[in-house]
Amino acid sequence: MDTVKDGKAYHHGQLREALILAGLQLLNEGGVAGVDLRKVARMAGVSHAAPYRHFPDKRALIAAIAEQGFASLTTAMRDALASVHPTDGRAQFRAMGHAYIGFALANPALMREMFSGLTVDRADFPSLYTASKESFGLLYGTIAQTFGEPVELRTVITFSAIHGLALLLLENQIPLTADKTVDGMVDASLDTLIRGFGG
Amino acid sequence: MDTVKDGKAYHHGQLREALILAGLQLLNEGGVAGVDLRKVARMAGVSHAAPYRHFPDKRALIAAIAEQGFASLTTAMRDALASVHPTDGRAQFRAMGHAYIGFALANPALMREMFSGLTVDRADFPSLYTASKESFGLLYGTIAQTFGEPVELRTVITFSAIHGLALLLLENQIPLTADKTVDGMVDASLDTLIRGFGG
DNA sequence: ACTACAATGATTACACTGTCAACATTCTAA
DNA sequence: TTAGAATGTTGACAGTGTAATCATTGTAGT
Repeated sequence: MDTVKDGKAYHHGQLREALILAGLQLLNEGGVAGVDLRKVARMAGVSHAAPYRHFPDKRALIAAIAEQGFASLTTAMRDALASVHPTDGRAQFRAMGHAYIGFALANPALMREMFSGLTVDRADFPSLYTASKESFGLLYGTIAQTFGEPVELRTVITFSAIHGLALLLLENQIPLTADKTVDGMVDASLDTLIRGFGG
Repeated sequence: MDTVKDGKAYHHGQLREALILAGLQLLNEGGVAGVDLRKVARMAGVSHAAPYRHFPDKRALIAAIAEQGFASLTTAMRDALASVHPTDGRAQFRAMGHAYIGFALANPALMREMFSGLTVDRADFPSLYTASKESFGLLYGTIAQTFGEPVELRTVITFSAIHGLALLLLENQIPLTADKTVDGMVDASLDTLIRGFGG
């Protein structure tokens, strides 16, 4: 069950990171319900109250995990961008959509937490909101270069379409068949938007 | 704090409905975290173990509340449909989108629970999945009549776009300004889809 | 109308979890 | 070198979900 720190120094050294990692593992295994502060502490090799030196409460730990998730999502989208020709705007547009969906399907529980209301009051976790905006910025750049104004609006529309598809897939609300695959629906959705943007 | 049953008959009569109602109230007030089984029981004027005669566990009560939510959502969309001219397909299309977003903004916590993973294993709550499909069916009908094939795919695309916009709005992830209103974005999104569908 | 049984509700109890207060240890800056 | 800040531990408490057992009421079949 341990995750980090098998030595027994009184001070852990990087307990905060270890807690986030352990929490992420529990999240992946059993969803939010599986994230148990005391278990997280145990996995990090530390007493059950130690986490309170790094997070004011459980929600703050979840927020830190979610922030990590947004960073991973941004990385995934950046990698996708880098894998297509830098002047092919439509290819970049598609690559980001697929990367977003791919991330969601690969990290369902994490994805849920990232959009579980933690950013509603932005002052609660300022860095979380900042992290969440980075992936938005990536898409914004591609749309600006490929489709033009109104960039902001088109970015919101695209983000919504992909995000909604991702979440409905996570809900198992979209029946998949041989001719209705995830990739097919992503392509169809993005193509509809491209056409709708007049592109 | 009471919600129902001030008389003190041993048998409540419609405890199940009372519990759902009380749970919904707590959900609206304090989100999922505010839904406390014992408090729900107290609100219904019943002992803290009585709910277990109607729901195997807390999750099942939440599912029942969510099911009620899907019914309300369907009603809202049906009402919206009835409020526009029955032969104006695009108007129906728009009306349903606005109704969906309106419902989400009016019932944020409920909306979250409706899409909190309860339908992932459909066998867990069969009637919940059924209820969730009704609103989908409404949109399907409108799209079939207005835009034609591929109907199923276009319904998924539209549903995703609207659902994603709704959830991102609930997350406070979409900054609103004087010229970027909710209704404006809904219209822009739907117009993009209409154009993308070749309509 | 009577009676067994099903349905529903109450009491009691338990384990788990988040959180706080008080105390211990270690690190660091003056 | 040492005082105070950081960090970690121990112990305790209240709240919550849930199971076991018992109590009451409704109802179907005679």
